[in-house]
Amino acid sequence: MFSKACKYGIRAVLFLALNTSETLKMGVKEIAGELKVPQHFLAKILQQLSKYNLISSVKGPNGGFFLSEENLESSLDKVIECIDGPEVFSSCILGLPVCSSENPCPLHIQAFAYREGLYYQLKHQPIREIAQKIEKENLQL
Amino acid sequence: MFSKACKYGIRAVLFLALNTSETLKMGVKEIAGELKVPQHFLAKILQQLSKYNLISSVKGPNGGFFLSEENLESSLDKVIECIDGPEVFSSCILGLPVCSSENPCPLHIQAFAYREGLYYQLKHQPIREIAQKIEKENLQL
DNA sequence: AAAATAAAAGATAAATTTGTCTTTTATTTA
DNA sequence: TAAATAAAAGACAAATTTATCTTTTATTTT
Repeated sequence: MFSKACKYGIRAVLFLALNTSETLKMGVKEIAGELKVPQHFLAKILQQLSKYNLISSVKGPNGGFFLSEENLESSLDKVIECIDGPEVFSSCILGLPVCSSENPCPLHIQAFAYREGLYYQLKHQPIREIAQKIEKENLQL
Repeated sequence: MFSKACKYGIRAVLFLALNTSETLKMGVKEIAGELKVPQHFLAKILQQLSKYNLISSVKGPNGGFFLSEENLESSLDKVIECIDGPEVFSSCILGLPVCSSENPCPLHIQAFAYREGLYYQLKHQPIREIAQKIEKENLQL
């Protein structure tokens, strides 16, 4: 479903939601260490997310990455589309160039329901809420 | 979700279901031509499916690939797992090494619900039925 | 202003997936 | 039995994704 880059990105965003703030930033090195993902690869991903204002960063001493209040109100679908492109939730599951409810592939109905459901939840749940759930239910990252 | 190899494989199997039989086989060249997928790449995939008896083949003149009655009773989940491996429907959507209902990742519930739905349909619907639906509703491959 | 810090950016390499081409093996037809 | 046919198998190449390393730029602290 998602590329590795995207998986790392999602986890990093949630990690930042849990562990950082405007006043408490964190460097890639530490984030990568905690999540056990390749540091420089993660750096690229965070740069991309930062460029599109889905996460925040400041350079220099005491700098690092963090989620602003605004970032926390955003949702994971943005993060995912920022990394894997806008088609992840809409492209044909069989790779057909045209596939829609008017001209569906044999798996369209099934795939649509599956993906749309996931998409809806990712789209309508702010990152802040997911973070709260992670804390409350002690979920792993 | 699925690799290209897997997408080609699914489409080829459905194509064979619609266009071949014990007595009317078809070569890779023609199949690849009809589906507009790379011929030799498809050949590898068909070999793999044939090896695991999900499709049938005979060598030599008038030979080719086809679906036996038995093959038609099988389901697409087998085809998918034969190509993309047994984890496609069960591995963690965030790539975590352990992720289960006991120790879920933050997206586990959502991903599980919808993936399981797709899996159930693919598992319990014989290829023959999908082929009938394709004919009846004139779906594209 | 200088030093230190950390992101940003760029170049390169490894690994995997996708795609192509050639040779071998099995089977059928003539 | 020989020729033709088509899958099976193997080697190789291109493209993409993943991963690493180095240099540059911006910012902060001293």
